[in-house]
Amino acid sequence: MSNLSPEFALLGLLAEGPSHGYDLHQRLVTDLGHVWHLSQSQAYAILKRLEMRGDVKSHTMEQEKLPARQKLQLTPQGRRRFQEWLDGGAASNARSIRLEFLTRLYFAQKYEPEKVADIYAAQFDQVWVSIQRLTSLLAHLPPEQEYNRLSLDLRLRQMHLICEWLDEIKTKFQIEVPA
Amino acid sequence: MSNLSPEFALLGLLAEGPSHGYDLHQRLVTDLGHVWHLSQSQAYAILKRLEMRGDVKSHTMEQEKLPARQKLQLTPQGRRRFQEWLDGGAASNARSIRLEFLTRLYFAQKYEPEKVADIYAAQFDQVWVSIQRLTSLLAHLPPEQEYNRLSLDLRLRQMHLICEWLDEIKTKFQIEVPA
DNA sequence: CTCAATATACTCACTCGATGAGTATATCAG
DNA sequence: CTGATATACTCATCGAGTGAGTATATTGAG
Repeated sequence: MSNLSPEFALLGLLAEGPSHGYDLHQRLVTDLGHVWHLSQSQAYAILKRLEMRGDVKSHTMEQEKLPARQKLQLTPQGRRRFQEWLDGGAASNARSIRLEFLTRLYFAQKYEPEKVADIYAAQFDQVWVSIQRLTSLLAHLPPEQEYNRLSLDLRLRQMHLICEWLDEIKTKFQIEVPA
Repeated sequence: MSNLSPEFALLGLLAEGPSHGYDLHQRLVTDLGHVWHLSQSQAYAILKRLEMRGDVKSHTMEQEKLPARQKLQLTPQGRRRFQEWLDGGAASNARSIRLEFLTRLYFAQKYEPEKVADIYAAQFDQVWVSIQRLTSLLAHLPPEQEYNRLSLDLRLRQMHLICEWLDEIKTKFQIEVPA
């Protein structure tokens, strides 16, 4: 379930309209290149998998001059998967929050700005759950486990840091959080 | 080069003396289970790869009752690789600092406590390099790249956080840092 | 004008990370 | 005596990620 590849980012770009591998990769790199690091070959690999799953279908387009393109478009199933991902569960560790939450925010802002507040709230809640989990783990950790303690301690601090970061995002995006 | 598997942790445990897969996995889980998350099958897979590389050699030991063990021991090459890793370059992103730096610290403390200060210093320097790199990237980022900015911004803050964390480690471990 | 760099467009082979289930026996506690 | 837990390892499969290769077109600098 946990998704640490830009699979849904690619689906999201396709949700804007049909396109092809080269272009999708380019757009992902320019818009979210410091979020996801995606090589061209990896982009093609993911798209191929999406096609095999039935989230995308392809159609060869010959061109006069340059090499043929595989025009890709979302299937209804693919669109549904993307929607479910966008509305669905928030990430729970530092890295995947950076990747997934920012990606959700990007697409929500683009396609359904009214959902931004919900996505934000879900992520904030999830961070609190993580903080509680880590705090409890730390509390029950035998004192001799020094390195495990240091690791958990850093993870907990990262979660607190993310709280601050989310708070500034709230301001920047003028998100109204419901009570 | 970048190592995000507990490959060297396993080599390190073997540096203490010959052992076998089941035991190595157990020890890694108890000592560093909140640093690395390693399934049993993944442990065996890594050990197999180390054997194929020639870092480890194995030797079947029949037992009276329980299933046979593959007794594993470091080859001179394996020992050299571990040493090079221990003395070598420090990690440069949040996750791999947590994983690799803590692992280096663990083994340095165990086998060569006099090296702890060097490892610490190398990591601290590397964090500063990362801070500079991220700061520069942020400074040159076109203003419209909102999501890339947020991502870099979080990464930069994480590096500052790691500085504080390292500072407390310095105190806890009573590390004397050379000028 | 020409030649090299860059852009368009995609493919392939390979290694490594990760999960989950399976196999088989031994011991121990209720 | 029976079922959970411990010992010890295997296998199949998937997905992440790299690096190189292929082939043509356009652009720009000397």
